[in-house]
Amino acid sequence: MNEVPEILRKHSLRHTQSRTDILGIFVARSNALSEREIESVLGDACDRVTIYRTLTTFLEKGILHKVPDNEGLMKYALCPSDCHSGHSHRHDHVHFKCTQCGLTRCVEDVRIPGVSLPDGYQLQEVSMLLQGLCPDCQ
Amino acid sequence: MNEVPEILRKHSLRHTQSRTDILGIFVARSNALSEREIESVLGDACDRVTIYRTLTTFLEKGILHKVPDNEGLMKYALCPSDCHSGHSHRHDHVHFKCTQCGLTRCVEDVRIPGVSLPDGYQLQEVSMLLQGLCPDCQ
DNA sequence: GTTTATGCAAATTCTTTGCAATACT
DNA sequence: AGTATTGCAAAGAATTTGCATAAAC
Repeated sequence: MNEVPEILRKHSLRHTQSRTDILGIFVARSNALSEREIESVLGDACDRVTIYRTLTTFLEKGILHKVPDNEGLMKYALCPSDCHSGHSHRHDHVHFKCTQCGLTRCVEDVRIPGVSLPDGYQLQEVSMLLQGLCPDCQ
Repeated sequence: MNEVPEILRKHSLRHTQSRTDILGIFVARSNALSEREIESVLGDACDRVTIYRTLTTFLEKGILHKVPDNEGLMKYALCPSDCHSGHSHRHDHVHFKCTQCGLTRCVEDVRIPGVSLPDGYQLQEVSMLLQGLCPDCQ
């Protein structure tokens, strides 16, 4: 059961080699990835520019979402709810970055708790990055 | 009551022009800043490289802390608790980025709520970025 | 007078853009 | 065939490093 072609079809995206490869990486692994990490997996199979453009396309289609990072790097991860169903985005899960192995993963079981802001603030989006040791590195 | 010299002295840092200027900006404003924003304030008064090195120094000394940003940019903000007292860091306040004016500010009144992670995770650090409209842009 | 910080040049890394060639439907 | 995607080259940001000069203590 390979979900990759299905995801591409659902979003009316042409089924190209690069998209298949890149999306395949995200499906296979369950953690957030930077362009650089994708590049190091694909090697010469795909140009760096294509990776950037593909990431942007997937972001626009709602296949991926941005994941905050405490370094200057931009990371991306699959939108779990969106990939399994068609309805609107929910990115209200926390992200955990392991300080040992460096991997950032979506912890989908843990919802971001609500916060109440002072008067005058109008909230649109929330993201939460936790850091520490992951189960594999303990 | 200018706190800048006092902060520098407390951290055994030489009292140079660049450090005074840069720290002055952070004290004057209460929002998070990127190197670029500091550069645009200081103009030619200070070299770009010096700004980067100064930011790094302030980070190491605990005068500044990193603020997550949903763009690829790295931002920095004063550590409020640390600057007013000597004890250990507490960055458990949320950061709010206005999608209109682009400013990121520390909302010190709002503490990051606790989260309970699944077994196997060991938490070391937490950060939370909220986005929406700030009081000034409503 | 030592030690530390700065400025300049230059190198690295990250990301985007233009355009011709190629692959998809 | 017609349109969207890719690759290459090149440009543009962001950030770091080396080394001689200058400033701080």
